Amino acid sequence: MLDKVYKPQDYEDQIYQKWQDSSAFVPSDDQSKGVFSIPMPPPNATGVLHIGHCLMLAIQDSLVRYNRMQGKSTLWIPGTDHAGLATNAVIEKQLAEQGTNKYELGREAFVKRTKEFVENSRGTINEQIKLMGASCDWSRERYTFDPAMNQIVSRVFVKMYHDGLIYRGHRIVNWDPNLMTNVSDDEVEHILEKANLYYFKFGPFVISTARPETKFGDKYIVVHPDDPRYQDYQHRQELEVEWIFGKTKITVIKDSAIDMEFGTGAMTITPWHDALDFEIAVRHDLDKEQVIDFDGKMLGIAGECQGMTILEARERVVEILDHKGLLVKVDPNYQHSIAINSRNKGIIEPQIRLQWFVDVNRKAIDWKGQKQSLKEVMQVVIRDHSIEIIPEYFDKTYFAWIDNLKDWCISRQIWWGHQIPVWYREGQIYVDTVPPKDDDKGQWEQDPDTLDTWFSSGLWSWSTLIDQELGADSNLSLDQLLEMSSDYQKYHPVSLLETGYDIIFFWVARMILMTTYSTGQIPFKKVYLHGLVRTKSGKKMSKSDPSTIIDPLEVVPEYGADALRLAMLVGLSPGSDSKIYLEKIAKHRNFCNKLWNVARYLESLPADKKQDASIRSSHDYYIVQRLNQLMVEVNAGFESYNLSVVGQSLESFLWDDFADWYIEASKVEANPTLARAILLEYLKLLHPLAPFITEVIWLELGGQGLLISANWPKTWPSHASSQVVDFGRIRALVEEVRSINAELENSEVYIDFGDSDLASVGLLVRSLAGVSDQRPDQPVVLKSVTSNLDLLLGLNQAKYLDQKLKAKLAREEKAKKSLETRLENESYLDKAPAEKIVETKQDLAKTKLNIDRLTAQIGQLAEL
RNA sequence: GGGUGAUUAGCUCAGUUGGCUAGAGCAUCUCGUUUACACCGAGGAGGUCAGAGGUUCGAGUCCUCUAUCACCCACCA
Repeated sequence: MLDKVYKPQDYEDQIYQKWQDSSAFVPSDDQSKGVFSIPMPPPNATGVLHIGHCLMLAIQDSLVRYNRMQGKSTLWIPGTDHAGLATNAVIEKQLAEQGTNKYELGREAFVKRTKEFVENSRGTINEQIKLMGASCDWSRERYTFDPAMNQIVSRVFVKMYHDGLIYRGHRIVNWDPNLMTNVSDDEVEHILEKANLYYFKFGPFVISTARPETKFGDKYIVVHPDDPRYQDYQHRQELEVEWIFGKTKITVIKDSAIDMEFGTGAMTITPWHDALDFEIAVRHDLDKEQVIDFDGKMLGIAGECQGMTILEARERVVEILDHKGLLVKVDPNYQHSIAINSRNKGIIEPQIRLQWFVDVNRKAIDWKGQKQSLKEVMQVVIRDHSIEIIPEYFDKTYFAWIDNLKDWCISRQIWWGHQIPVWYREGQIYVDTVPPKDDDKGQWEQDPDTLDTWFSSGLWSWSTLIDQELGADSNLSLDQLLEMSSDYQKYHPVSLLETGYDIIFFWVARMILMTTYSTGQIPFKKVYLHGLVRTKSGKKMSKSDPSTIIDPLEVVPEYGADALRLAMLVGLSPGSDSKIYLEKIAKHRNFCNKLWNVARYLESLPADKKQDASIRSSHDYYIVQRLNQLMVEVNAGFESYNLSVVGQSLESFLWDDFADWYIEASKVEANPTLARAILLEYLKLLHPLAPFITEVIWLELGGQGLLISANWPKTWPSHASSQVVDFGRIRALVEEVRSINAELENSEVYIDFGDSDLASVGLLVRSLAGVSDQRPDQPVVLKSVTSNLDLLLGLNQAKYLDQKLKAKLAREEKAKKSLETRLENESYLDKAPAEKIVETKQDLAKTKLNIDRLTAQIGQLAEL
């Protein structure tokens, strides 16, 4: 016997265990009904479950369960990411707290320590993923730092290198002096800040800058070639000017990258520390000098400022120049965008460094018989709909990003990651998945840099499908690996990638890039993008404001994973942000409890003597029809990835149709066998969204096997019978009478069925409507608006109405007028489809009938 | 500076290919605890669908512009 209130924490763990024990998460070998495969976006190995994960898990698990119940061979691979930058930062912070640093520790010890740290906390997130009910195949769990993954990453690097797609060069990069590494353009955020804009005299010019501290080595003045103010100066003309440390020889450079409108239209450049300056310097083959060291301190070029921080040096330079009378003015209200590392919010200091890059423009990929660049392949697979993005409007964002895409800097100066498989010896370079064999004397030195996390993540759709033992074998080529891995053969390209729109560039685009290149296949057929989860007021949940955070680890035990899942899914639309808050979760918890009690009630019913699930009554027929309709809606919702519609339809069926009407009607005329059968069928439909409670009830009511492995239901045969009264009529009459009763004090409407066919369901109507079976002595007679029969009220209750009926009448009159206008319109009769016109006429007739009855009612009452 | 999305009841949202007399839940108001459920049931009130034009027999839905909000992208010193 079930408890009165559903207590999720009593069931969820054991249900999850049952699923796992039954191997339900492992894909079936039978592929006759198709294949569905999806990789889980790997959370950080050291992470903790947050609400964003829950959204992702709710969506993916629902789709996975739906497809599995369809009979498809369904594979959902879980995994975790080594999260290079993030983990690296955690360990460095730990070291700092212990008064040491990674250099003292040494690379080997640092990596070992990090590995141990990750091992210790890796299990946590997996256990938390299980709390949400994720039905992923744990036997295939992957980690981006598995030995096989390491080998695969190296293989791809080597292949790209030999295809000329990876090169090494001095470029200006986004250097983070705090983490002592560079980061990619996509990892940089720009924030607006108010800063001083200084104007300095520079010989005959006036320059403006927000960064005086970079100006020590300035020896070029750049103006626009068309600028009339500077037409007297020639390109490459040399001058001598007074500057920070005395007389300096400078060269005039004319370049059209200069904005004549800005400031004085003249600027000095610092190619080592600014991307635009770097470009100009490259164009004109100018000298580039480093001013700021990689740790953010000033270098020797800064003279007396050497060793100062940027801010100290800035102040000092302004002082010096002011003292010399070269400071013209200061604009304190300058809006200036500064670059910060999106991960740790540290300020980015552009630097020139020797780095590894992926060339996105070199036509080196064979794609459908043509030599294409990575950029072109990335475009073509979306344009020819090989890959479909949901929602579609993200196509535009994607294309815009590719149009502006520059070579991808893939080397990082952190130690926790996939080390670049390149070795150097006396000017020689060796690129392979394994170290050089002739390194007996240890002369070869491996490149110290590691790869951008997204380089390995970009392989995720297929690297997860590679046989782990084969993958770790460095003797096999990439092609052999793919051929010999049966999961890859069966499940790639994966059916779907489900992830957040915030990583469309980082991950989705990089996966397309890396996978098309390395396998010759698209990585996935569809991409479903979800949005951010926000607070009720629409703000981002932030760690700095804990009150705004919904913590799944607190919510799940109290409200249940199902309630949280439903709350996340209902109201969700692809590509849009969604809001989550406790009231919403509680609403769906209430729904779960409703379902629970429906089940409890059906369980308590005495067994049906007839023991068959045949359709007998009006409500039987009605509920079967509604169930069939529900199946159509649910299927359509799943197929169009509209899980919100699925959830809404399912909840309203159970609450409105099944509980409020069908079960209430069954209290008059029961059909327990049918009721149970309907509920079992319903549980299947709801299972993908709310797996736990449906499984619990399924087992309690004696469903066959485990619900997770049940077959998806098909519509029932339901023959319309002329014998039964249409339940819609019953419902309308009941609602009318209830409404009258509610309006009157102590009202008890008596229904005179006369010779109406509704007499056959009189008991049902009276019971549902809660009316009297006592005919009043001196009744006031009201014609029912919804049926052709009399409603009798006691005389003392006849003060009823009139407002009520008159309001109703007004509404009907309005409708009548609108319908009539439409039918009088010749253009309408001319152009509207015939069935629409018939419909309008029927509506008008019905409206007129209602008006007649209402008028009669009002008349009858007026007489009293 | 360029781009994308949003704007429907106090709140959160539905509203398919134009057919609407615009729906649901929460909150609110009235009534109700006879053994599935108060995490409940019944009934009611609440909206000129952001604004202005246009297309159409007909616009919440399609088009144009405007306003507000959100987000993304960009090398203005």
